[in-house]
Amino acid sequence: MLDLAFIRENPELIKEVARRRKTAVDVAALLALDSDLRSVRRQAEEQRAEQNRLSKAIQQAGSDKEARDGFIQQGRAVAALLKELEPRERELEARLRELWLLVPNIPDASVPEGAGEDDNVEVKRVGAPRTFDFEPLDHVALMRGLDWLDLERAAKIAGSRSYILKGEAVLLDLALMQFALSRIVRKGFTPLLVPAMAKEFCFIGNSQFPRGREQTYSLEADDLYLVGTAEVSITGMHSGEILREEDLPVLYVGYSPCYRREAGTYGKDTRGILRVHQFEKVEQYVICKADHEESVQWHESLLANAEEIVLALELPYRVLNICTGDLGDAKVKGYDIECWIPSENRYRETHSDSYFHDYQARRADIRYRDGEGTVRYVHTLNNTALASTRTIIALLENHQRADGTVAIPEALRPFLGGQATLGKPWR
RNA sequence: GGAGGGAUGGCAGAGCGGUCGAAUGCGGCGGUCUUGAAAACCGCUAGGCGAGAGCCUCGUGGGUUCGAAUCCCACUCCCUCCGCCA
Repeated sequence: MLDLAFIRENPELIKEVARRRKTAVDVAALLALDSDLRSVRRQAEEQRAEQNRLSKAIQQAGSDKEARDGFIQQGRAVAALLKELEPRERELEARLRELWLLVPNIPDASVPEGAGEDDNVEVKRVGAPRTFDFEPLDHVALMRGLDWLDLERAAKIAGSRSYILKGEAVLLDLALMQFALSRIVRKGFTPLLVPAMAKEFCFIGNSQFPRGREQTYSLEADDLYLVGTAEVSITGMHSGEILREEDLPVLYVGYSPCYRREAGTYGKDTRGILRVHQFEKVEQYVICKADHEESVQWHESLLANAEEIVLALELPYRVLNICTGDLGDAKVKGYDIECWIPSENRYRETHSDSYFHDYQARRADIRYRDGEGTVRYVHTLNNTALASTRTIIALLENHQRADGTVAIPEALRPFLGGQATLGKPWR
């Protein structure tokens, strides 16, 4: 969230930003609540001050019963007033917070203007899509031929957008996780295996809630939700803490299963495992000082880390600078990496690299004490290192051979017992 | 699932109706002494709102009371024991 004082002083800027980001927020109502709250709070504070004065007077009255009883009578009156003011104060606070959580972050000047995903700007394109001297298959046909995928029985178990990986596909999946994890760990990131279930505050802190609530699975009996990314759990980790400046930056690489309801995507990407309810992901996460330049540097280096992974997997890709209309509310700026998917003859998103300045830190209350002893909100960033299903699609489709087997890029082989090929010829 | 115990500042830990935003120790910062360092000694050291006076915060939310860290209720989390279990 943004600093309330900043919103108060820049209401027109907030409205403008909301418009550019195609997001609805009632700034006027928010400011009205803010002013009501301040007024009620002032009244309540006056009464509390009076209550404190009377409380001291009662003590000092000692055995002077008459004076004492007089103060107690006054105290009762003050308490009655507060009994009216305080619930109003709490209610206004809650309503204000509700609107406040909907105020989006301010995009960086380098974020392109645009209405939606078609306006994202391609920053670079790396590697040429392969030309096949045979008829390439899509990942579903390929995996079926190899007996690596069972969508029908998965649907029987868990409904649509489920899948069963089978045989060497499972080994490939796990190898990819290990591969990504080990490469990021090598860069000094601390690996984490975090809970895939988290409490509500983690989702609010991360900005998944309140918008996007319907994209999250909830476990109502236990007041928990399934995370759509390890990012949610990692944001929760340091919530409410004041970190030491010398411990920054904190570099994490988290591994977790990811759960997504994909509500409202009926009919979209229905074939295969591109858009599924569950996958695994290795996620990069950075907590750094409240410094724009440093955030930008980390944003670029998280992108570079992800690119190295994609390059090592020998996948053609491009990088997009996400436009205002397509950028998540919490982000200052975001890059997506899209890998080439031969069967679709286009690039599809596999990575998402974001920085937030202190937007998440304010929501999750993550701070640090700087050199002067001042307590500040940290900056947070994250980027995918590798997401299982989409990377499997890209890998299989791009590296398939005419006989239906798949060539394994050299960098991945150590994680597959040195094998250069996966699958038995079947075409 | 059953039975107990607990949650206080960066950490440890006292306080159990008013003089408590809170003893003490450790840690941190500054100083004295010293060629320098250590030791010793002295001082400072929670966060938030507010221009300020002031207000709020002792796990969270309610309640009792003129007044709650302290009493009552609910919830969350942690620990110990029993049961179950990968």
